[in-house]
Order: sequence, then structure tokens, then C-alpha cells
Amino acid sequence: MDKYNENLTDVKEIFRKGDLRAIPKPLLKWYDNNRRILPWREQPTPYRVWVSEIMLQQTRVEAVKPYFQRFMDTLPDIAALAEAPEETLLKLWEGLGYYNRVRNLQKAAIQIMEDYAGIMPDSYEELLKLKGIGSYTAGAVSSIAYGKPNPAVDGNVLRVIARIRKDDRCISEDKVKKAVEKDLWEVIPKDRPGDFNQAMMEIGACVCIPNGAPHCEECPLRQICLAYEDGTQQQYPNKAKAKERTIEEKTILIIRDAELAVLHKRPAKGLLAGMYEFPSMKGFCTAEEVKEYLTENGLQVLRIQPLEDAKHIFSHREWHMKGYLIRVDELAPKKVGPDSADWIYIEPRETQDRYPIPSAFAAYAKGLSMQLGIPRTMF
DNA sequence: AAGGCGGGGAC
DNA sequence: GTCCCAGCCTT
Repeated sequence: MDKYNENLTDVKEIFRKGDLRAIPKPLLKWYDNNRRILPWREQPTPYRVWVSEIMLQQTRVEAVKPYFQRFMDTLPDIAALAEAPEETLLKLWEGLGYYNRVRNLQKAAIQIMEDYAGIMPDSYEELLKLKGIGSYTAGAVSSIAYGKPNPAVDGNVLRVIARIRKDDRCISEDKVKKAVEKDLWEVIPKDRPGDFNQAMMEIGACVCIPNGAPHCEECPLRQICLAYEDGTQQQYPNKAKAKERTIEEKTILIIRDAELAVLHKRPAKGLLAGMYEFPSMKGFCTAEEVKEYLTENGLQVLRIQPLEDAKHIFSHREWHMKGYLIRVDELAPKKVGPDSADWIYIEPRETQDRYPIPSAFAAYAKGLSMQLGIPRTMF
């Protein structure tokens, strides 16, 4: 018996396992009883939905929660977003990662002010023209904020669908995602497209989970699911293995005089673009090498104190770091050395509300508030 | 088609 | 340690 609902009297609603047409009814019924309360689900205006979807790209719900309301309070509408200074944007995004997202968010806000009279477009095609909006986000915004029947296919949806259909195709491939989007366009309910998309993702995040065994006993789709039928859920989805990480060694310098500390703004492109960091040296350096480097850059070193080693893991890279807390005589405005020309001198407390520093430096950012009260006898 | 781009939680 | 997250952009 491979009909999941042969007891229904309406013949039109009888489907084989793996048929996506069978999804909407049980899914929406489950969603009505199990949807999470999330900040962006209250008053789902186009702007709120859009900002939340950008924040949620490759980022878990729990990570986004503390960022969303603060962002909305600071930049309550598209006009405010379009005019915000870059440092304000990066500070609001600090710790969330993928910082190009917020720069693209602003570029899109400017597009909307200039090309759409300040109104977020409602069609899938127009949304796709905005910076930072791809097929997933165009589907999410158009369906959740505007009620348009477009699918929003993310990693959750790809996993749920792959298991339901026992689909061996690699979900990392563009064509597979496109095919799933096309299939969902055929079955997405026209009366509740936003809820359907959110419900699919909710199932993926809470029931048909990415790590570990899925909670099939509580899944409203288990009678439709081909993988559940033979217990092969964990074999899906098929996905390409992640590339190996390369290791990079660095020496981080917390340079201070009596009042100020040194930061450096990273280049506008590449890793952690536009974020602030401490000056650093390539490789693991000794205190003597650090002193030599700083002297070349016109500083008189009074003390060098080793800090604890630290490690930070990115997707495709690892930083292994040594650190030194360095007291210099005076951070002169005169820029002399090869690197110090790009340094900025700040009051340590300014990192709290002004300069965005990525999490990679968290272990050393503490050095900004450390007292430098080491007895002179140590030197 | 492939690589770059953060950070953290779950196992 | 590994996996992967409400993906998108560039090359």
C-alpha cells in the first residue's frame, strides 16, 4: 500500500509517496500548531522581512535574534538604511559574519530609493535585481511580505525534499536547486505561500534537522516520505564535501601608549572587508622581532607582554595567533614606518560603540581594557 | 562550475 | 574533529 491517505474520500487528494502535491495540507496544519514566535514574524512588513532574510542567510535563527531588533531600532526604514554610514552598518552587523551582506543591503536600499520611489518591489523578478537578493530571498520576500506564490528554497527545503523523494542528486549544484524551485512552483498553495515557505523551513530546522537523526515521529510528512519508509533519512541529502582549510599563523599586536591604542581598517575587498583589526605580523614572532618591527615604524617600545595564544576558524581558513600587549612611549601622529601610515589611534572605549571588530580578534580585544600596571622593575 | 565569504552550535 | 546553517557574488 503506497498511498499515504487512501482513507480520504476526495480522490483528487490521493498521492503516492514522494509526490510533492501531498505536502501543503499536512504541512500547513502542523505549522499552525507548531510555528515558533520570532521577532520578524510580528508585523511582517516588506522591510522587516527583507532585513531578516538577509541576516538569516547561512545564519541560524538563534544567532540572528539579538541583532534584528537593534537593527530595526537604529535603521527603522529603507531611507534610513540608504543613508547610514558604513561604520554604523558594520557595527550593527559586528559578529554576525559575511559582512558584504550589510553593504549589499544598503546598495539595494539605495536602488529602491532611486528606482522604486522608496517602495520595496513586490515581484520576484524585480526583487532579483536588488543587490544581495537571489532566488531564495526573492521568493521569501515576495511570498511572506506580499503573498506571492513563489517558492523559497534554502538548505532546509533542499534537505526535506531530498528525503521525501529519496533524491540522490547533489544539492550543491545550481541545477538541482533550480529543479526543486520549479517543482515547488507547481504545488505551492496560492492562498498561503508565505506560510508554506516558512513551514518548509521550520520543518527542516526543527524536525528534519541537518545534524543528527531527524525527529520523524513528530513529522507531519512522514507518511509521504520515501526515506522514512525504508529508514534511509540520514543518507540524504547528497552534498559535496567541504574543501580543506588552510592554516595561517599571525602575531597580533595590541599597541598602546598612556591613552590611545592602535587599530587598522582592513581593505574594502576580501576577508572581513572594511572591519577594524589590530596591527599584525605574518607568522609567529618573538618579542624581539616585534620590538624591531615597531621601532621600524617609529615607535619607542617600553614593554612587551605576551598574551595567550588564540585560534579562529573560518570556513576555508584557520588563523593561529600569538599576541603581545605592548606599551609604547607615544603614539605620535607622525607616520613614518612602512605599515604605520595605515594605523589609526583610538581611545580603547571607542571600540564599544564605534569601531567594528570581527570575532576573530575577540581574545585580544580584551587587551584594550587591561591595565598596563606592570611594575617597572620587570624591565 | 567553482571559490570566497563568518561565526557558532550540535554531535 | 565534522557538518552546516532562512545564500549570494565574482570569476
